Amino acid sequence: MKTSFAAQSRVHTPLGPLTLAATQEGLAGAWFDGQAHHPGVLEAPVDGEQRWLAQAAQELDDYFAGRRRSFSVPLDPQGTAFQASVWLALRRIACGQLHSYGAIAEEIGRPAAARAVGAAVGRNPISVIVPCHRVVGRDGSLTGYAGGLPRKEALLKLEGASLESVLKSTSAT
Amino acid sequence: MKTSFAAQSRVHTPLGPLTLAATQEGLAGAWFDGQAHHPGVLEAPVDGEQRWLAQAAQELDDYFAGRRRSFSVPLDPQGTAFQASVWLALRRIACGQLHSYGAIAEEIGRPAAARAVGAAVGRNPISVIVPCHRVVGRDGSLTGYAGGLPRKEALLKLEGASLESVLKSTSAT
DNA sequence: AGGAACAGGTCCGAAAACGGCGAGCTCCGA
DNA sequence: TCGGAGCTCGCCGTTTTCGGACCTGTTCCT
Repeated sequence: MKTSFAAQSRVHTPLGPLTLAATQEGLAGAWFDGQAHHPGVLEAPVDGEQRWLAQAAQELDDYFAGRRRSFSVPLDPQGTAFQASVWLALRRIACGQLHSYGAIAEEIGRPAAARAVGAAVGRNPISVIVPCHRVVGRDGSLTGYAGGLPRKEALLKLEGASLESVLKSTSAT
Repeated sequence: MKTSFAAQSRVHTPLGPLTLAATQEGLAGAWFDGQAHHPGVLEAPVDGEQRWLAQAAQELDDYFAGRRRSFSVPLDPQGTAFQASVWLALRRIACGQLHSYGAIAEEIGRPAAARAVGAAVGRNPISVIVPCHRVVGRDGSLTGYAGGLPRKEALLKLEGASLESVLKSTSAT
């Protein structure tokens, strides 16, 4: 079952172009070209003026320019109840912070579902804005990223999270 | 109840000899030797000069030589109302085209009777001329042919339908 | 008369495969 | 003896695959 969107647009970032999609309710998708789980060609009309698309484009611009560290555009990602709870947890991770998959699992009340969390994180439809890049393995390894590990690393570096905190949390245990 | 014919004859094709049978009204049968549902030995007198038999022989000759892509000899197949509607639907499939059993079922207004259509197609008494070989499974599989699958494949190849359109429909999904 | 067998196709539920994990273990080299 | 790099195995939601059940007209076999 394919969900349909109200509008779509394209924005350009230092990490490559993004395809944005929105419903009437809010931003619903942001995908890098050729990333994993890319929805493919969208039916929705191209309209960069659409309310949420315009706002998202602006905020992304500010984010990559270092003028913004959190997003306020309304989001409306499409997914199962479990995925929704995971994506919601992702949004609570502050810029520059890192969480592990297991930690997310605990937060949503499914302590043993770390692996399922990994799957859900991988399906995050709104790259960058829903910060799935801030989730790493408990031992600090980057493990994976739908847009490619180089982008994940670049995003974390941009946010100043750096691998230091990773090393910290690892050695701190 | 065996229907009796006015005349019968034999013709030779690249796919083997055919037994033809005709009533006063038109061509009534065309069977490959040993095919499924073959009527067996016919009582009708052998008469290759009979009007419809002669025309059919000529048209078959042209067809296998690549000079003809549709038949105009009058037909008079013997069967039930349901079978008649199926065979009529078959005649509407253009040379080189492929339909599925389910599609035929919808065309004759019995969407759920795909399987019954299969049975009726299998009983088609006029091979080649009533193009039962142009019907395949929805997934593109050849499924069956009273004259043997090799003949079905050969006929489709001759018509240029080729398995391309089949592969298309399969991979397109 | 009654029932099984067909040149198919759709639907639904069960079962298995598949991951952006993580804990526990072995094994090997300082 | 300690630390760390690998390996194995259990965890869990989602996706894919697979196997029946049902539908339908006709013929053939009891």
